Formats: sequence, C-alpha cells, structure tokens
Amino acid sequence: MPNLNANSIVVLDFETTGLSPQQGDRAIEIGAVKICDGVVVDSFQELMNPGRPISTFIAEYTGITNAMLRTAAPCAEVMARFADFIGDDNLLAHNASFDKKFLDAEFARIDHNYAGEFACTLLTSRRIYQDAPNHKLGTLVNYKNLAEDGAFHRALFDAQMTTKLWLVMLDDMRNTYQLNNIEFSLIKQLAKTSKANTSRFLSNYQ
DNA sequence: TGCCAGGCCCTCTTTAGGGCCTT
Repeated sequence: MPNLNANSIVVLDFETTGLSPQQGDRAIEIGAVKICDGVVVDSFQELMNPGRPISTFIAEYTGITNAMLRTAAPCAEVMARFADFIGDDNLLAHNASFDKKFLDAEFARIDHNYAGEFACTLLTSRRIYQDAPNHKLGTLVNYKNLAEDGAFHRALFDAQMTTKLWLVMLDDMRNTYQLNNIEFSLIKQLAKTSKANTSRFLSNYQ
C-alpha cells in the first residue's frame, strides 16, 4: 500500500451539471492540486464543454456560465490532459464518492483507467472533528481557520481548500495520537471505523 | 403516471428510516 508521506497525492474537485452521471450529468470544470510530502508542487484547472447548456441553478451555484463553457475545450480533451496530470497518484476529495463517480464516468468515455485509490476528507473529518458544526467543506475551512480569499464552488479553489484541510487533519492526527507515519492504509481503515471507536483506533495504531 | 443519486452513517437499527454531503 502506498505511503502518503512518500508519494504525491492529487486533491481534486469537479464542478458538474448535476449530481449524477447515471442520469446524464457531465463535468464542467476540474480543479486539482498535487502535493508531495505535504508541499503543493503543481495545480490544474480547466473548464470543459459538456455539449449542452447548464441549468440556471448550476450557473448561479458555481458562477460558471454557458458563455464561459461555449468556448471551453470538450470534456474528452480536458480529461485526457487531466489523466496525464494525475498519472498513477493516489487521489483525495471532499466527499470522494461524488468526485470518483464523475471521474470514473468521464474517464470511461475516453476509455482511460487509472491506478490511484481515493481517500476522503469528509469521512476523515467526521471522525477527527466530531465537534465541528457540520462537515461541509466551507464549514470545516472556517472551523480550522483556513479561510482565504476565493470563491467556493469553483473547482480549483475547492481543491485548494480541501488540500489545506487535509494537511491540517494530518497534523492534528500526528499531534493528538503521536503518529509519525500516516499511511494510506490508516486512512482507509479510519473511514471504516465508527466515530465512537476512532480515538481508540488511532491511539492503538502502530 | 409517477418516479427521479447514491454512499455513508447514526439510531428510537439490522424485517428501516432519515440526515448528511457532493453539483
């Protein structure tokens, strides 16, 4: 299992036409940050044309307009570039199940497979920050005083905020539970551990 | 016609229901 400290991770966020690729929804923007040993080393952001107009709700929610998408490259072209960007890196997102299903759907359209596994800041934060008001990305950014200028619901900014949250969560886990080496396997196991057992699990983790 | 996402996770649970989170 890859070691998160020793390998680069790509933190990604999609803006989309809706909630479900199974219902025909498409990606309209991908933003991502590559981190290596806790340091941001690269980033990626592109709008992509889904081939049809987006709803008023999505335009207002994201600030992305049909005019902006009309001149954007097609999804297939952008996703091919994004495939090169992520390579075989492990992946991270806030509510990763959402971004994974869009990544899988868009990659399936260009017949591309990827090797990385997903970790999720939402699932991790529900265990690490049990006293947070809720576990929305914006709330957690404020909860940990990570706020900076930018627009939530744009892909790169959300990926940047998810990156900050991730790095703070790793620090908090290291400091609270004296963990020197946080591996991918720990994050996976943590996501399957109940909230009530989280403290015991991390305290006993070797 | 009526439906319309889905995975996670808690609890007044497991023969289920409903809230959270993402766009």
